[in-house]
Amino acid sequence: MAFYVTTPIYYVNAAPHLGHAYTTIAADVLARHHRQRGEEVFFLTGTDEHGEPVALAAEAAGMTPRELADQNAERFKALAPLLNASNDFFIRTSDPRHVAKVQEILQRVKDNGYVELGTYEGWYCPRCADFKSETEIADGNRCPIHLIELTREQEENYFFKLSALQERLEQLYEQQPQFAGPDSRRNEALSFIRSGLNDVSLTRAKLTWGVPVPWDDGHVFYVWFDALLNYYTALSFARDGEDLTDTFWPASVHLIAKDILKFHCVFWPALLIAAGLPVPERVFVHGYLLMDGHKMSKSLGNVLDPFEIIDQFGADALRFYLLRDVSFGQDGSVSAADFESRYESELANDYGNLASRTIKMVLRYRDGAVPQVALDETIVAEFAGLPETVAGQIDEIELTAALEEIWQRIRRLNRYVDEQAPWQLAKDETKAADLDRALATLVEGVRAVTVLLLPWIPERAAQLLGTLGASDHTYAAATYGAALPTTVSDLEPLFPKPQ
RNA sequence: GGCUGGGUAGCUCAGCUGGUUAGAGCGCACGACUCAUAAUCGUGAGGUCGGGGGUUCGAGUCCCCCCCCAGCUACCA
Repeated sequence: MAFYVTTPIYYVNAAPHLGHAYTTIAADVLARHHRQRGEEVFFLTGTDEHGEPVALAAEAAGMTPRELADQNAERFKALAPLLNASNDFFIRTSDPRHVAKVQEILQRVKDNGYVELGTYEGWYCPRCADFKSETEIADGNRCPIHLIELTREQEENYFFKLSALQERLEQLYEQQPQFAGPDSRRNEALSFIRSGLNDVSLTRAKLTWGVPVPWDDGHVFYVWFDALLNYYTALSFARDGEDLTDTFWPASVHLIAKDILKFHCVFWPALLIAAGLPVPERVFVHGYLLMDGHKMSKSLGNVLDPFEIIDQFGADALRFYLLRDVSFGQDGSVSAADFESRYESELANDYGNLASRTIKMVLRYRDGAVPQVALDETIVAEFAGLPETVAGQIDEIELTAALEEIWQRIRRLNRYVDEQAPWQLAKDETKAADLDRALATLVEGVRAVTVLLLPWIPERAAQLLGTLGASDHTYAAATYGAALPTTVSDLEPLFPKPQ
């Protein structure tokens, strides 16, 4: 089994922020989980470097586009290890190998008859430096933003015949219902398709910072087409001397945020169909992280700084919080106060403290030797099927639901401690067997749950498993009762509280 | 305007194809315990499930109308 997951490639014109971190973390959870299952995984992220905004920003900064791209790409490249993201490659669209592959594929799109020279004519707002569609023009033929009168402008460029693919796209959505998710996003994309597709510009004539059009050296490709193709081109050169395309294409999941839905759910499959290539299995659209119900913005000063959190609490805490607090796929609010509350009550109190109390009891009552006895049937029953349930949820990209499923067992184990009251059993020699069973049941519970948590909190989970001498991190080991540890060693608080 | 979602306890949200007294976490109040990162566990208060009609033996869950919020309505990436 091969599993190929991608993040969008991030546009180098901006600095990395929480939104980038969010998508990368989610993709990493998927990648790590599928590796646990023993699948062959490829996880791709990278940077999108062409296009007018970069060219303009470079000019303003007195540098070449390439210099600017080189400089900013480094900042995104540095983000992944900081988040503990296990990406297998980092693609840059300015890579000559990407450029060559893009030219090859788009040439094929043209050879297949999906490109034609045309004139784009439309109402143009000089202030926006952009054409306006008929539907967004304000009364009096004015720009809806600047309220100035629009002028009629023309530009010659090559068009991608998207309109010719409308039927094929509708078929795709019908035959492959999972193609776009969640359902609300699927509906959105499908209704867009059904409302009628127009041809779109494939090239730009005035710009030079882009992939040159092989059949006309006066044009470069419109940056979106060059960017989308990264998912495909990367496979051909990510590993030296090897072409991974046959192994990993089509991609299993493209993770994106909702602002780029149209490109990924409509243009992208259309382009692949036009090129005669298989379309991805799935595009999953996640929501926005909001602060106080508003989109985060620097000017409002309501930014949750991922770097600050990692610095203070570690990457695991950030990873956990973002996927725990906001139902993955929906918009949701985040805040520093929420973060601290989740960190303390769930990571420190529920989970970290469960590990502490369990280990300390084994040390205190059994000198660190885990009794090798039968596990409590009640807990066995309540853990039955858990790995399968979690895997099923992850297959549906329900990352928050999966985490909740696991967390219910963590709460259950804390309840079990109180039910059994091992400190009472320890006072009575005749209850030794009961104490043995309770301790073994708890240690195994902590272990099993921690194996499941590895994708979310890879660092601390691995640390805890080390303390339990549990070296098997595969998904088979997530089954309760699969590998009762024999000894435990002392553990510093996994998630220490601040101050 | 059209389309797609959403409006459920103080807060954040679960509630699949309609079915017993509407759930969870957090917060709050009270209590229990002491193994543990003063952590944990129990009990309780708190909701006319946006509003109004309708279908049904029965609706948060289906239909109609209305109100409010968000996103999309194409070439900014």
